[in-house]
Amino acid sequence: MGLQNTLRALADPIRRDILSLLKTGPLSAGDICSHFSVTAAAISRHLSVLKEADLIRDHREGKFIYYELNASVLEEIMLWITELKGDKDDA
Amino acid sequence: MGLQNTLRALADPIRRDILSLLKTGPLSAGDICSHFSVTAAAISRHLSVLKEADLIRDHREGKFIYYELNASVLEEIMLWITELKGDKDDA
DNA sequence: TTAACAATTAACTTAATTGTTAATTGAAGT
DNA sequence: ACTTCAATTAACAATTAAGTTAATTGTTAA
Repeated sequence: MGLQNTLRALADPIRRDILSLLKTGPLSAGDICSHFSVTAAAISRHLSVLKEADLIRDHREGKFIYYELNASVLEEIMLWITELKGDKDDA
Repeated sequence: MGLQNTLRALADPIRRDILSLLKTGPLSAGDICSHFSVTAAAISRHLSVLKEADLIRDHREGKFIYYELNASVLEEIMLWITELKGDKDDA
């Protein structure tokens, strides 16, 4: 958990694109897949990395599993960056 | 260049620690090394990754090479995050 | 229960990253 | 020129990550 997982998850262009897709609302895994040219299995693993970082949440509806963005954890990155840019007085 | 390099560079705890060390001002490679328990060669490569991402700048002074933080590129991440959290209307 | 479909997990391959030690570059002093 | 010290680069071993295909899990409907 934490910053490490979040940054690791964001350090991949496909995963960032997935997050952008989810900006407008939840999508099923299949819907997400259809936007990329890799296999469903590959996307599924990307989704699990994002989920591990708590950047997305999932819930099943019948046959489908829907994913939705959880942008709140990005706050931690904002804080880290702000701190790095900000007060030059504590190490 | 760009967001990809920046996020990749940040996705390593040692590299983030290096940036934090540089918050208070420039340090030589040796100074930086002394804070970690890996070899100088390993740190040198971390530094080159950070430099490639333009997160740090270097300049030589005699035998020493000093590194300093360039936090300005972090702005791009802030923007990306803000956009992701913000306007829910464009994909 | 069987068939069909959505999605994940498993097994495996390949490429990228991280670390080590050894060799190299660059600058300063003798 | 030679030595010494700071730092990087090269070459290699080990780990991690990302992709593929094939098998498995979970759900719905006949």
